[in-house]
Amino acid sequence: MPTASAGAAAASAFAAHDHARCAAETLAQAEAVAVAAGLRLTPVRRRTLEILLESHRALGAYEVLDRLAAEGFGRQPPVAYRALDFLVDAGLAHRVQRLNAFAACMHPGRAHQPVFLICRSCNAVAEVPAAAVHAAVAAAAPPGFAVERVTAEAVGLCASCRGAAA
Amino acid sequence: MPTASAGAAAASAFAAHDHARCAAETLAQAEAVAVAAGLRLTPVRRRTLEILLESHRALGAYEVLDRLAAEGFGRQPPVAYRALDFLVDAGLAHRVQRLNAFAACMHPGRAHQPVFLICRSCNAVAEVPAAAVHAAVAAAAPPGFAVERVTAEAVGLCASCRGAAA
DNA sequence: GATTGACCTGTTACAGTATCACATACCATA
DNA sequence: TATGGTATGTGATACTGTAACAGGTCAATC
Ligand SMILES: [Zn+2]
Ligand SMILES: [Zn+2]
Ligand SMILES: [Zn+2]
Ligand SMILES: [Zn+2]
Repeated sequence: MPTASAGAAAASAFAAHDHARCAAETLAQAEAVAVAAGLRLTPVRRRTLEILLESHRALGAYEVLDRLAAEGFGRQPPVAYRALDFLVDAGLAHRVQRLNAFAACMHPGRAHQPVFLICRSCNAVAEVPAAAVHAAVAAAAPPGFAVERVTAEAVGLCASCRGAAA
Repeated sequence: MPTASAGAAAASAFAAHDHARCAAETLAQAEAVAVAAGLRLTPVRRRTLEILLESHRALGAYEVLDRLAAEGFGRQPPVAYRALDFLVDAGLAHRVQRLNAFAACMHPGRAHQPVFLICRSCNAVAEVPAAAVHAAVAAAAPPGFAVERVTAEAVGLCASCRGAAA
C-alpha cells in the first residue's frame, strides 16, 4: 500500500473518515520520524502523542496531564509540559496559540508550515499546509525585518457545524 | 494637513520616528472612533490605551495593571482585563496571542486585518495590514470551512536588531 | 564490575494569566 | 426621586506555565 493512504487519512480532519486508522498511521509515521532523528519516544511521550491523536481536537496541558496521571504517570504539571514540549520540538505536535492547547501533527516528518483551522462550534482543529500564507506574511513585512517563524490560525465554522446551525 | 501624516507616523514601528506625535495622533484617532461608535472612553480605559501607546511593545495584563494601580485605579486583575477587553472589542487594541499580551491598534477605525511582526530581540511589535494573508488562509481552507477570524503573527528580527547582532 | 555522564522521570513550590461572583458607584432618564 | 443600565472595585479562585532539585535508567568508558 503506497503512502498515499496515510496522506489521504491525515487530510480529512473535517471530513468523516476511519479515524482509528488515521491515528494509527500517523502514530506509525511519528515513530519512524523519531527513530530517524535519533529521538527517544519513551512511554510518557508516546502515550501523550496517542492521547493527542485520539481526536482532532487541541488538548490543554492539564487535560493531557489528567489522562497521564490516571494511567499511572506523574501528576505534576512538568510531566505533561515536558512531554508536550518534546513532541513540539520534534515536530510531532503543534501548539495552538489561540487555545493554549496542543494538537498532534498530522504530517510528521515532512517540512510543513501549518495553518490551523479551528471550528468554534465542535472545537475540531485541522492542520492544512499553507506555504502561500507564509509567503504572504514575509511579503507584508518591511524590508529590514527578517521573518523567522509564522503562526497562522483561523477560527470559523466547519462544514458539518454550519449545516447543523442551518 | 491631510491624514497622510497620521498614516506615516503609525506605519513606522520599526523605524525611527517622532513617537510622541505618533502616540498622540493615534490616541486622537482612537477618541474619534470611540465617539463615532457611541462608546465611552472612560478614565481607566483611556489611561490603559495611553499606557499601551507609550511604546511599540505588547504589554501583559499585569504589567498594565501595575501601572493602573500605581496611578490610583483598582489593583485587581479584572480592572485591567475589563479595560483591555473593551479596547480590543472596540478595535482600539489587539491581543498578541504569541505573547499573551496587548498592543494598541495603530490604525484604529479603519477596517484592517492586521498581521503582527514581533522582534524577538527588542520585543517591538509592528502591525502591518495584510489582506493578502487572510485571503491566502481562506484559500487554504477546505471548501466547507467558513473562515471568520484569522490571527497571523510572525517572530523575527527587526532591521536595527539585525544590525546590532552583526 | 565500577564510574561516569547524559538523559529521563518525578516531586515541590511558585510565577504568570484569566475569570467568577458580588458589592458599589455612576449616570441617564422617566 | 425612583429605576435600570453601565462601569468600577474587591476578593477569591481557576487556569496555564516554570524553576529547581532528587532519584533512576542506561550506555560508554575506565
Ligand atoms: Zn482522523
Ligand atoms: Zn465544527
Ligand atoms: Zn510610534
Ligand atoms: Zn528589534
